[in-house]
Amino acid sequence: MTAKSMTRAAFLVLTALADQPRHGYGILREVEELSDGEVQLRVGTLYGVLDRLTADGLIVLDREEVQQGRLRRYYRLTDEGVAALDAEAERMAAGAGAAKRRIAEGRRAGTPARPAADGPAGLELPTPPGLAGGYA
Amino acid sequence: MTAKSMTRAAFLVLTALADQPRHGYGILREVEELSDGEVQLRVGTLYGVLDRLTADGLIVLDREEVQQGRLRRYYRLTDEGVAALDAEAERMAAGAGAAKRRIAEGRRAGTPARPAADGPAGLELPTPPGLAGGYA
DNA sequence: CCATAATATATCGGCTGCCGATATATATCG
DNA sequence: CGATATATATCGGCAGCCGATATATTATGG
Repeated sequence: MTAKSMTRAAFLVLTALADQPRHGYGILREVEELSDGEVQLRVGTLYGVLDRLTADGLIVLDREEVQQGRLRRYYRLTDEGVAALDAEAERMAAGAGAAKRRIAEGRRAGTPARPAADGPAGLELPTPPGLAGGYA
Repeated sequence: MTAKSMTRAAFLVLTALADQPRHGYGILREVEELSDGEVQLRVGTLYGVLDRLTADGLIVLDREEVQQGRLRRYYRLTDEGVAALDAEAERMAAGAGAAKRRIAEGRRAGTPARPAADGPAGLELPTPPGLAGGYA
């Protein structure tokens, strides 16, 4: 049941839609604003993602409006979409935490990134079983 | 300056190497163990990633050993690799946090995810059936 | 008044990157 | 003796991201 991880672009779109329905161009702006300009979703990426997410039932077309002569096509998350986004966020947080923990472990065991060229080069003892760090 | 986000596979490899040098097959096992079997890095993915990370200077060949007739090629993170992993972990945590926050926001503003239709602002075309929901 | 930018949609070709399949070799276990 | 685990590596197919491009309307600035 553990759905496989979604793409980054899909994650960004779902995040942008998490608080309220938005139209394509609005999603683009929202993603950029949300990350303070650091992350940006490209126009060429957007529509393919929108189609895939719709096909997967994670988003649906909410409504269409004509604002000042321009068509706006609003999408919103389905319950499944919310669940998928939530699960992905969980996975990402777990992954980020695991990475941070292990970086700290590595620092403890030889700061200069050099595992201390001690013993005679050649055959080394098998690595001791590390204490589980756990992703989750 | 803001290095662009790395791929998921690259992130997994760097994480596996964060605490100590490991060889290819060991990375594979470590990734799986680390995520409790949920995430797994495929063999066909590994070597390409290893090459790319080496080319990018994020990892280096640490040493080679022959254990029981089998070659083991150990890789380790460079300082740059540690920094890149750390930055990526930060980005992921931020993204995960943003998603979580927004999901909560969406819940606050009308659980059924159905925004109310307004009158004057725009000409609406289709409005798919759904449960009525209060949203301003 | 016209050029440019912003808003808003969408498509397409190229390139990158992930994965399944496959190949090779040794050691161990039943 | 065959299956499994360890350990390396390559290749072709396919999915997905991105730059470029197209189209149309409105707002802004020179």
